[in-house]
Order: sequence, then C-alpha cells, then structure tokens
Amino acid sequence: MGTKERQQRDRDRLRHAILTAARDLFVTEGYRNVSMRKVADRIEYSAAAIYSYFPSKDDIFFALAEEGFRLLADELLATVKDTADPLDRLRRGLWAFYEFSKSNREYFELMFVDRSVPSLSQDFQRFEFFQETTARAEADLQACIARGEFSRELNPAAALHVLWVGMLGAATIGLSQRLAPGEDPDALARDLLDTLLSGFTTGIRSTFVASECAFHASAAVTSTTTTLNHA
Amino acid sequence: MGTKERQQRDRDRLRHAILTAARDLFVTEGYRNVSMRKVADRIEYSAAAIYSYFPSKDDIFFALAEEGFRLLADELLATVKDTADPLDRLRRGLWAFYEFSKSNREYFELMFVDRSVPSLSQDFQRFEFFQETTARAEADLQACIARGEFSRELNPAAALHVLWVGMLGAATIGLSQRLAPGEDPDALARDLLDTLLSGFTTGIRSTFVASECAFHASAAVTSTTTTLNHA
DNA sequence: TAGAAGTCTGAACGCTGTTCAGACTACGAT
DNA sequence: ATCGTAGTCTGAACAGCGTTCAGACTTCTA
Repeated sequence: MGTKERQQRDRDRLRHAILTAARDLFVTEGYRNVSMRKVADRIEYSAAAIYSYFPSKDDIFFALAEEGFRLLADELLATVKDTADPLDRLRRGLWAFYEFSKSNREYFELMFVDRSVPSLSQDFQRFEFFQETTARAEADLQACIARGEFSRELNPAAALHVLWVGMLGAATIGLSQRLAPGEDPDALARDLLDTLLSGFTTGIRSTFVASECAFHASAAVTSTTTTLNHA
Repeated sequence: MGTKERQQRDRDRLRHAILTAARDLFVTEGYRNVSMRKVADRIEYSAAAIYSYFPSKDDIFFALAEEGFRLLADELLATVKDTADPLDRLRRGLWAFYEFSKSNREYFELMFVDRSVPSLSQDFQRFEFFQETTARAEADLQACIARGEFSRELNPAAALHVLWVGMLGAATIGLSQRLAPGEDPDALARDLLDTLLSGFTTGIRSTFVASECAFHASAAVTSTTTTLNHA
C-alpha cells in the first residue's frame, strides 16, 4: 500500500529542493548565473535528474516568477493593511511596488522586465496576483474619484495601468543603472509618482485639449481610441 | 611609405565589417542570439580574429549602443524639427522615444534596459547624446514654464527625467510583453504621457500636499529631498 | 635576404542546456 | 523466492558559448 503516495511525496520533496536551490543561486548570484549543473550540485543530483521534474530551465524560472508574484502580493497587502485613506493606500502600494524592485531585484526583473523566459510573456495575465491586487487598487482609485480627488472621467483600470507602468519605468532605470552618479533613482521615483497622481486631479486635462488634438492628428499616433477616460 | 596608413585603413575596414555583421545579426535575431562565431562566419574570419579588434563581446555591444544613441538622437531631432510649439515638441519627442523602443527593439533594450553589458551602466552618462538632447528638451520645458503651461516651481532637469523615465516604463512593458492580449501598449503609453504632462500644470500639486506629507513622514520614504520642485 | 612586426587560425579550455542509453533500485505478481 | 516491470538516476555525449594561445603565414624594414 501507500507506495504510490510515498513516491509522490518524494517527488514533491525533490521538486521543492530543486526550486529552493535555484532560488538561492538566483537571488544571490543573479538570474544569468544560475546553471542546471550548479542547481544539481546543490541538491547532490546529476543535472540530468532535474529534467524529470522540470521540462526545461525556463520552467524553473516560471515557477520562481509565480513565487515572486505571491511575494509581491503579500508585500503590497502588508503595506496597505493599516491605511484607510484610498489615496494613501495607492501611494503606499505603488511605492512598495517600486521598493520591491530594489529589495528583490532578481525576482522583479524576471517578473516584469526580462525577455529571456518566453513563457512568462505568454502566461502573464494568468497569475491570480493580478486579479486580487488590481481589484483592490481599482477600488481605491474608484474611491478617489468618488471623493473628487481624481477626475470624474477617469477610467480606473486604465489609470491603474498608467500608475504602475510609470513606476515600472523608475524601477527599470534603477535596475539597469542608467543614471549619472549624482542622480538619485529614489527621488526620481517619488517625483514620478507625485506627477502621475497630480495628473489625475479634476479638470487638469482640459487645459491640454488644444495641443492634444494637434498631437493626435499627427502621423505619430495611429490609434484613435482613448482608454484613459470613459467615452 | 603609406604602409602604416594602409594598414590602419584595413584595420578600420575590418572593424567596421565586424560591427556591421554584429548589427545585422543583432537586429534580426536579437541580442541574445549573437555569438562571436556567428559574427566571424559572416565576415569570413575566425572567431579569434575578432579579439584583435574588440577586447570582448561586450565591447562590440557597447559600440552598438553608442550607435543606438546616435540613431535615437537623429530620430528625435528629425521628429521635432518642424515643430515650433515647445509643448508639442516635448510631446512629439517623448512619443518618438517610445516609438523608437518598438522600431528598434534590440537597440533600445541594449541602451536602456539590459543589465548584461556592465560597461553600459558605468559609462552611460558619457554619451554626448545626453548633453545635446536633454539640453534641447530642458529648454522646451523651460519655455512651457515661462508660458505658464507648467508649474513655475518645476525643475526642468528633474521634470525631464520624470517624463522620459515614465515613457521608459511603457516601453519596457511593451518590449517584455507583460500585458494581457486585449491591452494596447500604445494606448497605455499615450495615457501615461498625457497624465505626466497634466501633472506638471500649474497649481495642481498643492492639492496633494496634505497626503504627501503623510506619505513622506512614513517609513517608506527615507529621502527627504525633493528634486522636482525648486527649493 | 634575414629579421622583425603584424595578422590570422585551429585547437583547446571550461562553461552552457539538453538528450539518451543503460545501470540500478524497488515494487507487484506469480 | 523469483521474475519482470516500472520508475529513477547517472555518465557520457552533442552542439553551442566566450575566450586564450602557440604557431603558421604574410608583409614590411633594414
């Protein structure tokens, strides 16, 4: 009896050990310096053995990315937990997103920047992280709109994208170290966040309508749909 | 006579051929799929020969990145050339920056995102591209401030960083394909740009002062200096 | 014409992800 | 207790990678 079950337990245990070894290497030595042989050495198996637990190296990193999304979701939840004000919740959440890019460089790069794990681009939207976290953030955005802190024409889903993708820019520049020595990526991130939130305030966008039209009529922009504001 | 000169010409020619071969492979097959042996095959030399023209593979990509900065600078200049209005110039320039990330994916990734060419992080600020282009853009920003289109307290240098780093976020997410199938990265980029520019308009930021203070007093933000606004 | 200077190559080193025949173990059925 | 089978793991190998280096070859100088 119970043989199958024990075999399955053993398999799960080894699978877990592989992920642990890969994660340790990954966070200390960086994404690019993890090799199947190094992982194998850590768990004291041959490199070939790993291939009966993961079809390829990419699949290990896909699993680690999933882990990263859980980590980030937990981090965001913890950050926002004791804050009642929707605008403060948004600020703190977005700032935590940026901070995560520094405290978990390798995870972050894997999750949002890297192109070398193709399956991540494909299955990105499937992570439940996005359902939960975006729903919460959109509710906060909606609350800010209801309170009159943000423009009433704002589309919460599109606005949330604008916010986190903006912060992604700051995170990317911080990770890739493309700033001059004197320039502080944290200050830049903060200014970026301030500017974006300011941009959502009621009645601002109308001052731009004239030049927007000029711009949108140019050849530079092909799409004519606007997702940020409701129709 | 002239021997040294001819030798130098030959060296230059071959060096150029190496760069051409590397660039061709690079833009068609992607950064990660360029190998010294493939480049060597193209120019019909051995892989070892390349090492008397470039100390390492990284140096080839450093040279290509420089090329990319020239390309982008030309692109930005051409885009903005016939536009007089400073705000329109800013918009068009920033949009061209985003478009460049799509039309020159590999260059862009090398220039702003990639971490695997360490020398790029180190020498980033040295590219003269930044002197010229940022000076022009800052002048436009200054003009917008003078015209009252942007807040008078705005620091042009910091504001420019905010703008292009924000657009970098949109470019990054477009390149790494981390959007759901239905989501349009172009629309996102446009909304981001609109929001950032709106955020610079006069008198907006004051409505945020209260919650900003709450935020800045929190443990999440260590830095207390604000670069975006003048002191 | 001998020597020096310069250029290019083939082979090699140690690494990479991945595959596969075969060895080994442990089990269920007879 | 023994046999066959199912599952697991390994060593060796393949094709590729960036890089180095002794030596062959060419070309110019004296």
